[in-house]
Amino acid sequence: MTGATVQSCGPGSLTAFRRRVKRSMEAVCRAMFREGIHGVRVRNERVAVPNLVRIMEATLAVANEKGFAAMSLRDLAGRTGLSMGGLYAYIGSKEDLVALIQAQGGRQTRQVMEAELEGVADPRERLRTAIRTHLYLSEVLRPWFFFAYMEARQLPARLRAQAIGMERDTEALFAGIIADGQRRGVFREIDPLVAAGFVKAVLQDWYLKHGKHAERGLSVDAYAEQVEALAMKYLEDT
Amino acid sequence: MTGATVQSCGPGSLTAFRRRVKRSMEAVCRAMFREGIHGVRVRNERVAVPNLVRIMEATLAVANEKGFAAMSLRDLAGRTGLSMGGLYAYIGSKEDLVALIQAQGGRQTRQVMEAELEGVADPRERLRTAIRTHLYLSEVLRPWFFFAYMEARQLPARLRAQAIGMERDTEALFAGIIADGQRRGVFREIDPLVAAGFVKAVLQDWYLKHGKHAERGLSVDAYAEQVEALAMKYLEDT
DNA sequence: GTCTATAGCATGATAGAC
DNA sequence: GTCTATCATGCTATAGAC
Repeated sequence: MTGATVQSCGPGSLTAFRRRVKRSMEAVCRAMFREGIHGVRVRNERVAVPNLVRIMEATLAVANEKGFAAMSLRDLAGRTGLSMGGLYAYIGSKEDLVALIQAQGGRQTRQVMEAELEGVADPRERLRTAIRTHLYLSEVLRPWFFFAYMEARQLPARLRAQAIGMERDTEALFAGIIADGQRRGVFREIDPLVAAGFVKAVLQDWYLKHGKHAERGLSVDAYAEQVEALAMKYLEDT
Repeated sequence: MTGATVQSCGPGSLTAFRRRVKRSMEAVCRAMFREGIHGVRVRNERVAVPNLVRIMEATLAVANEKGFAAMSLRDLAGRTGLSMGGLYAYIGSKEDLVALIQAQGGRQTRQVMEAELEGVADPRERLRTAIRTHLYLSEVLRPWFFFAYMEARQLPARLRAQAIGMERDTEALFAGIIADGQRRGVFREIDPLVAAGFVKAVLQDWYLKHGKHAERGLSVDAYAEQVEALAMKYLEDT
């Protein structure tokens, strides 16, 4: 939080945003590898990190299409160019894969949301920034968001709880912005949690029903504007 | 469409609604059995229909919890009190189960929505009725709605297309109501499909995130009121 | 109409060569 | 660090007794 930083509002253009996110992805993967909490047995970082990235990307791709339970590790090995044995040098079990992926996306999401919101004080602007950033994030990391949403219920208790926690945090972020706006007399008095739930539901629709929106030729930016309009109409005191 | 019928607006109380739906469920199952399109090999209707209902309910219960792909037919046989062999007298394959369930819920949903909307002409009232009826339906048939949403992507092409078609029909229903309201000058001029998509997203949140709403002690009726308020705020010309 | 028993296969995971 | 070969298990589906 450097008070001197000049902050422009909102995440800027999607392409610039995408570049930033992609760069931060590798950094997060490298950090996770170095922490060693995920028990990767390959020691050489120059070999391990790119392979980890490919394994995670392939997992997301296959799981998005046919579901994580229906994805076989042979499938996965084939897609990554590894053999079954090779694959098992990176994970201890199929379940480990989920933990790895969940941690990676969770970290990145939190980092990006915090970074983009930092220094934005006005409630209306803050809400708009949160909406747009979340939409951009879920556009760039769509496979991850889709995975986190769709597979959560089938996970072992610990990981499911973690997934639910991340969702609740996002909802709490929006509820906080709304409550703050109410205190300042900018938004009308309605239950902030219900309002945040509505916002989150339409945000999730963007990545859960990607096919539909693509078919209709709706861009993220166009959708973002519509969601912002909805939120303002609903929240503003008229 | 009997013009003489006296129509009260909205689906009435949830408990009465629940009774009506449960009664119509057996009727739909019996009809499907008699049509014989699903290849059930048991001929005695008094035996077959109750068993079919139990098989479908058990499938929905297990699939909601751990996912359809992870549900084994041994699981299912155990829950229904049938053996593996007995189960296979009712279905030809695991996939058949999905077709059966999808058809049953789809028919019932269509029937109920049409029945409740019949005779309601005012766009505002029509929208409110559609919202409330859909929420009531997804509350009473929650396992089916959850299943239809969550398992769609993993299904074989034909069934997936059918699931997507049903979703699109629901969205088109709402879009039609909204467009009608616009023609009559009741609603403001925005893309009816986008607006319908928003409404559908918050309606789906009710059954997709049931745990969250239950935790907060939010009732269907309370949620319905909030959604109606959101829709009106967003659509009304002010 | 329902059961038990089993065929046939794909899966997650590991051992050991290189 | 990665591969091939293999194990044990659990699955869908069917055959045939009752």
